[in-house]
Amino acid sequence: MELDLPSASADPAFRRIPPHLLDGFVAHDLPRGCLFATPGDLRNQVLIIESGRLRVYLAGENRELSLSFLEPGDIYTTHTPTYVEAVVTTRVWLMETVAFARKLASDPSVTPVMMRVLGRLLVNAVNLIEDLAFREVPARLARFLTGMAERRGRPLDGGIWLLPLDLGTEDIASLLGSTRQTVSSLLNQWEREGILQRQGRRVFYIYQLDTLRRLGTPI
Amino acid sequence: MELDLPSASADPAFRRIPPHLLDGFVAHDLPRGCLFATPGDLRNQVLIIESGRLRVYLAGENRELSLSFLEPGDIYTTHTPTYVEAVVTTRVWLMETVAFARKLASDPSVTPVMMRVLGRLLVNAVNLIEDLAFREVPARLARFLTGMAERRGRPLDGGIWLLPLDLGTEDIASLLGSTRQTVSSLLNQWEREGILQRQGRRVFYIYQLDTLRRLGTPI
DNA sequence: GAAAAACTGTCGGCCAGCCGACGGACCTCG
DNA sequence: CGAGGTCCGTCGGCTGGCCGACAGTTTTTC
Repeated sequence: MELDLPSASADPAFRRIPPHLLDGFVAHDLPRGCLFATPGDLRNQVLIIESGRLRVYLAGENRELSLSFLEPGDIYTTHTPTYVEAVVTTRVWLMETVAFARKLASDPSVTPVMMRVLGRLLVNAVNLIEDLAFREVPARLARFLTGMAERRGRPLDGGIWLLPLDLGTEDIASLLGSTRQTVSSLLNQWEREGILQRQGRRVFYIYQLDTLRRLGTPI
Repeated sequence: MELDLPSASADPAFRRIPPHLLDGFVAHDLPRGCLFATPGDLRNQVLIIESGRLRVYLAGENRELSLSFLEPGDIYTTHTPTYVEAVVTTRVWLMETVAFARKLASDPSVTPVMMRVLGRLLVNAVNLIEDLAFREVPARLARFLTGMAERRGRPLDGGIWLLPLDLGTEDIASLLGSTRQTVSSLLNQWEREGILQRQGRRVFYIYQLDTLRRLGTPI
């Protein structure tokens, strides 16, 4: 087995991974559309994304629910009953969980990293449960947009936020547990109301972040 | 600080906890109804239940969603945004997560235990997400009952299953993300149809486990 | 043992939003 | 640059189930 090395031009988020953490991992290139994991898989693996994007999702009969999009620097473990698909060509570093358990035993510095990874996955899962159980789709969408604005957005003059978001309407609907018709309808209504504006599929301008916050927090 | 010891008559599931795992934990007795944790809590703790029962739940405006009922032997960590309430008088063993992190660093044998705990919580959370997103209440209830029958039930003669279940209708509804009216209506319909029978609030007799399995798996 | 509290069963109005369908717009590929 | 593929916008029928209300039953407390 040939041991690959991270390329020097790797994504900064991936380069922040402590080098010793990658010891024992093996690089794999996944073509776009590749279904990397399914719920019935018996092999559990730990994976770290170097480049590209993976979508983790659950499948219903007529639609899918995306739990997350994994990006460079993200760590994930596939023991949950989910599908994992490469949205674009993606390079990941993999280790079977059995081998990873040995790594944990021999290198205690890895433990806090993994506890944080699992903890974050758990918090995200609980937040999604809360959304699905208690919030209607408009509130979910508003919360999603305000959360992304706070994480990825850039404030411009006059209280306007620029939000680069490489997600289509169907992607957003999938993350919220809704349908593209419902999300499309809401986005267009909010555009007509002057709350936001869509520019192509990659950029939102948010004119009324406060209004979105209010929409995300029903009284 | 007085160090308590587990009583000799403790629940077998609790007594299966490795003794060294309890090192550093402190016993607390929580009265019935005690709200032990809320989403805003800044203190994150690891807890192990010796006796009693805790309910972990999310709160909406008009109802609650119970994520789980914790019982003797269960380990939980409160860093997710949930409420934790003592359903009956409950004795738990507690440690702050900061101290627990030091324990993990100094005693690597604890790591696999905690990885399994977090992993199980994650799998349960993902299963609930799948239910909420894709399954209607009858399917959720059927899956709940068949799952509990397989875990806690006892087969009797003639294909009948005895399922001791110390949960009221409202408890079951809360676990499924539904309302007591909906669950009550379904249980009574299934009783009229001869699929099951409720005996008091603590015991189900399941006459048609196959039918329940089918109801839990929509085509 | 009675009163109070808690839980359950039932009913029906109401509505959020899913989903199939269709046409248009945009993007990709050859 | 055109064809094909993919995505988006809109529409409206339909339905699952929430929830307020009320009465009855069971359990708990004193």
